[in-house]
Amino acid sequence: MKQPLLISLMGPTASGKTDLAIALAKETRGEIISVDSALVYKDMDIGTAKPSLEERQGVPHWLIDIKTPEQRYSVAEFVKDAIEKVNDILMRGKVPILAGGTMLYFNALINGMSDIPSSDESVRKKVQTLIQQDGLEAVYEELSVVDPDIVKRIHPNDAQRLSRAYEVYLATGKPMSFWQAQKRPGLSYRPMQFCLLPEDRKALHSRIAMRFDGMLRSGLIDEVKFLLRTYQLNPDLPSMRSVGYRQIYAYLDKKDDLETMREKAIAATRQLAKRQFTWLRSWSDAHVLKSGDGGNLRHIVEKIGAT
RNA sequence: GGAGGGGUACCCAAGCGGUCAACGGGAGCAGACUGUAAAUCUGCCGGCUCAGCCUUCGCAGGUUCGAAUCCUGCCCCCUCCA
Repeated sequence: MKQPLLISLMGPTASGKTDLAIALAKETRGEIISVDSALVYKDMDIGTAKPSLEERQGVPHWLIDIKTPEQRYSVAEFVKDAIEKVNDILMRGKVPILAGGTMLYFNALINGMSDIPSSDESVRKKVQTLIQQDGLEAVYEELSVVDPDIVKRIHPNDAQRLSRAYEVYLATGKPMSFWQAQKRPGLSYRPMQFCLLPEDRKALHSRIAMRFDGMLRSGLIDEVKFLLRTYQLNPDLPSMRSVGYRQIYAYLDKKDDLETMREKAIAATRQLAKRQFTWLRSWSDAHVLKSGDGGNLRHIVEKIGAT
């Protein structure tokens, strides 16, 4: 079977992925599949730097606005949705362009992941209660007995991973390490991969700050107020934990003043970008593009033309 | 002009004669990462020819075996009185 053209474009936040992806889609009659854990939320537009309807004009975008901020989304759901979308686009003779910055999603989609039962609200609650009553150490102890292998790979302070591992055990009766041992493949075709890497960290940082100030001017605070009165939200929801929203939530909750909120939000964005860099640096099979380079579109087109 | 309070590493901030290159937090840097991932967690974080050495706690002197910590003078900052 011939390997169909499939492109992926990854990069840290504020690197210019969105624009490049759209330009590329226009060039190749492509359709964009968003690989972004925050763009999935409806009504979260300004803070996620979601491309506007005008920008998306003429270029189909997928996996955007598919959840309400009250809902949760997961890597596994993403993988399933994305594969479906890729096949659908290919079937129609178009070029799927996977674009975004959620590296875990890319990783699971391209390299596959284990078929682990999904998390269950009631079990999670049970574990949370245990942690509150007996402390995280209790979970750690329990896990050391039932799943010594996973404990070796999770730091005792990592509440999130510890509780997930324990949840899986409680829900299935089998240890997390058992499930992780079997891996299920992801996408059946390898995409041609590109990664936008800003070389100048300082410049990226100032771009991040300017972008956030722009978001504030565009009414980000009002957007959050709207979300709060429209949905049943709390700070622990994934949507409200995302960069910018979390800080504004605290600000509206009178936990921080305006300037503190601004600084925290910008810092959180820088830190997000840093974590994305860490993924990207160890990502061996992508063509690296310098962000801010006007010739990127041409580079990509040449590269894909060559195959 | 008078009375208090304060100046500590990039920022905030503890220390108040030795155990202090200096608690803690933030920022920054590096890393991890399998259904929360824009999340969660870890390490480093004055300099160096790095198990040792050098330069730091507003500035300049002094006391002391020894000071960020005590004394003197000076310079800034804040509050109150005038």
